Amino acid sequence: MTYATTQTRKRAPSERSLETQGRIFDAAESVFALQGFEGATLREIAKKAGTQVSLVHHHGGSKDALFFKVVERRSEELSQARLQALEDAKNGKKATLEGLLTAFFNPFWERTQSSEEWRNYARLVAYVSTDDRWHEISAACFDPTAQVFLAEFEHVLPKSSRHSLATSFVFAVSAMLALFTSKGRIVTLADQSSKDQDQLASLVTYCAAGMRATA
Amino acid sequence: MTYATTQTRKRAPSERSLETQGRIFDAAESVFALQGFEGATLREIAKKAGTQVSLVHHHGGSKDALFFKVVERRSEELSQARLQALEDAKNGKKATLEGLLTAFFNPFWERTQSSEEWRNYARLVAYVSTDDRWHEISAACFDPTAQVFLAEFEHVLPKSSRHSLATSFVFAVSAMLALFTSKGRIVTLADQSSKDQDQLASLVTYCAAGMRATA
DNA sequence: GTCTATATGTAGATAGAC
DNA sequence: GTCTATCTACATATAGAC
Repeated sequence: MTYATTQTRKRAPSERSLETQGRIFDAAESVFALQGFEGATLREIAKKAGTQVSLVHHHGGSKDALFFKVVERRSEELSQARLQALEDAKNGKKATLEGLLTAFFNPFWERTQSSEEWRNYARLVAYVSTDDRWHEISAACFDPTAQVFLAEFEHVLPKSSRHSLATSFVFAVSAMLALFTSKGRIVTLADQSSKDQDQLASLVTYCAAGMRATA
Repeated sequence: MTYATTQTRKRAPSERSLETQGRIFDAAESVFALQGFEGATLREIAKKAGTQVSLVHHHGGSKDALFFKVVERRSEELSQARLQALEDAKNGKKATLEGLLTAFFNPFWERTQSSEEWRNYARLVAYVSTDDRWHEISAACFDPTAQVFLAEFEHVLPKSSRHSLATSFVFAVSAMLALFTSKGRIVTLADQSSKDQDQLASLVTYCAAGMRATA
């Protein structure tokens, strides 16, 4: 599978075109997140966007290419926000483990708290991350930033091997994604409706303790 | 969606029939695990099992029913093994947190280490667990045992609220499933091929520390 | 129980008018 | 860029011979 997304453009797209493209991408994001790749249909995406199937093809290309573009679309903003949060956390002095984890989690977390679209995107990222078929995509969109944070973890926990840090980091990412995908499961198991305040703080505490213990 | 799996049987199935059914279920398990529900086709399942599409229908019913049966098939063995391991861990005296986590993780882990089929099943469980669409299935197959373990965690960490324990437990399950689905990602991030010995021990240490820290 | 043949629906993709 | 109409392929599911 190849995911070519660039093409020579004859001219700048019109405003209406960009607006349509945005609606199509938002609709695709939502449908892919809820139904998976094969479960999604271009017809459903077109209907949700209020356009036609042929327009989905026009703006997104093949179904494969559309999927890649949708995953890629918000990943750049997310990566930059994470790297900026990392800089803020260090700010001259040495960052703490909790500070590093917060810098990694919070940019994603705060966006999902205030935006339905980012919640859809989070579900999509969880879907991509747990399936080897999309390894190529997640490697392209998320691994570079992950490598930067891994290097920081090495500074804070110098006794850890890189392999054990990578393992801990994967545990941390999977726990974060579980917050997006398993909110219902937590409530069911807890057998009560409870305020989910400070979930991010719990996640940071949990992962920091786990990383120190396995160091 | 309804998942009726029982029907009045006229007579005991022949040995050949059971053998065919086993091949079909194994094939379905593998294809569902690797392609997801919609990505799987009955044709591919039939081909892998060396039979015909109509036989897949005959033994599995509709695609929905087949999926449910495949998830359900090994869940009973897994639940019983977990509950037995729990009894062994307690064995009169009070179990430790690490002992409880090991009792929960190890029956699944040891099966995946020695069986390709259980590795497929583990991927399938990860797929079901991270998708709200299959909440009904995972609730039926896995929540009862999870509740038993949650009650044990309450004894060991009496200061924790049930909600924070449920959250910690979901983190733990997601980390366990990440071991099944993200082995490649760990290796990529670690940038080296490393022996993955004691991964189970690392998981237990990580989760126990996380649970104590958030208690 | 097992197989061949087929019914019926819908998927992704494109051609061509405007 | 947008829309209608349509091509082609393959999906699930079943009917019926053996």
